[in-house]
Amino acid sequence: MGGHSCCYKQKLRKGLWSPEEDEKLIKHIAKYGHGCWSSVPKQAGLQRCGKSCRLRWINYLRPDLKRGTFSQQEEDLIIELHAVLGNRWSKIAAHLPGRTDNEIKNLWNSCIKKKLRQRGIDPNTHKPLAEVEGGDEKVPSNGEKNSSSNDLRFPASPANDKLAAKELTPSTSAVDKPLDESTTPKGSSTPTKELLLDQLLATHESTLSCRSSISMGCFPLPQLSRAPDFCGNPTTLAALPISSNPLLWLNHTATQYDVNPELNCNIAISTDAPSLSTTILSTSMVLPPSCAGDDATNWYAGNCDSSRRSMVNDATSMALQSSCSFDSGISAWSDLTPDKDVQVHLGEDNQDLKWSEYLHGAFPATAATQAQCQPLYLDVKRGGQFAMNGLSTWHQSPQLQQQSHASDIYAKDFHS
DNA sequence: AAGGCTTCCAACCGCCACGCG
DNA sequence: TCGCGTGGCGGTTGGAAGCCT
Repeated sequence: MGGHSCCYKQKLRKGLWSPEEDEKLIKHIAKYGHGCWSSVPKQAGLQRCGKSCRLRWINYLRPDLKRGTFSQQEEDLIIELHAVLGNRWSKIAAHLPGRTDNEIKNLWNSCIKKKLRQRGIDPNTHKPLAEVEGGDEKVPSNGEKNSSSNDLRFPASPANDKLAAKELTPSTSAVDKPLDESTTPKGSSTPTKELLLDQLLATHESTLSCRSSISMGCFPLPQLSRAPDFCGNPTTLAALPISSNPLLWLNHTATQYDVNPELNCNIAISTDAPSLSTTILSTSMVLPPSCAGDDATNWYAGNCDSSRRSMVNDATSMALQSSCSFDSGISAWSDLTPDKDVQVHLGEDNQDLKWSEYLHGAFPATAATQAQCQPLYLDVKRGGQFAMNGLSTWHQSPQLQQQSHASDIYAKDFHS
């Protein structure tokens, strides 16, 4: 793709991905991780270039994607981040857990821009349209990229162009780092990007989080699943690696919750987990009946919120699953919507649950549990500001708020 | 009902940065 | 230092779906 040698070597498929292709890619990554993307299509048996596979995974198949419509808080945050960062969508996306740069970019171009104009705000400069059109404000001729990069709060300068051109890695991004002195003259009252971002992120932190983003090793779900004695002993999942999927935060400075004393089962919910938009905060747990005392049971948590377009998911769920298999083989995340009835077998009991009952979040366990896996890398967001004082925080949807005690829910689901 | 128009978004393109030999 | 391979990013596009007349 795009001048990459791999694209010229053979006739490669283009265009939309078929479910079969998705399945192949998911299977492959579940088993081996992606490793070198250029080798993925060959190993996975796909007539695609590595770049296309990577894009498909990142933008669509990755299990930690939130999907669904953007909440108002998210939109507000995007607007504010755009005012500071400009069209650096990946940087903006780093502050919106579960959202991709492509998604945000599309939202901006199709929706937010329009809304801002309707409100009389120039989407490029974030200034009133009248002021911009008045001629005082020059709209840069070299396109939106520069116009937004050199946001009004950061006077256009070669240094800023340089900053825009060479953005920093997440850990040392402009978000986390003061601007170069040349961009913020001494004695100037112009706030730094860091300060602006801190302010706006602090504003949003009750509803959205991920103040910084770090890239760290994550593991294929099969490895996630290797939580020893999860059900059999009063241990926690502290050994599990953290995932960017908020529904996978079962470790990391974790707080333990005795979910079901009868099962002697503690669940550790990360207190480092970023807060979530309320659209995805309602969480329930489903544990298969065969969990108790089953040493061989492999556990993993997953999320699949693959709802498309108008579907707003108020009930993204955490599913802690034992080894299971799917009647229909591996389903693409996009197929695993709550209303689809994929049959799920739970271990040897062969108890069937409809997918909608099983809730979002199954990673294909047949492939997953067989795997000897290499780490795969996901962009893992760590929200240091997240404060979760109890499981009730996880139940912000109106429906689940009615269920007064989280433990009741868990207990119920455990027993079920 | 049908054709044209609009909207939305998944995927592609082109470019750049980086690592490695 | 250079060339190559690769990953990542932002801009753009094609087509499916929805809307309008």
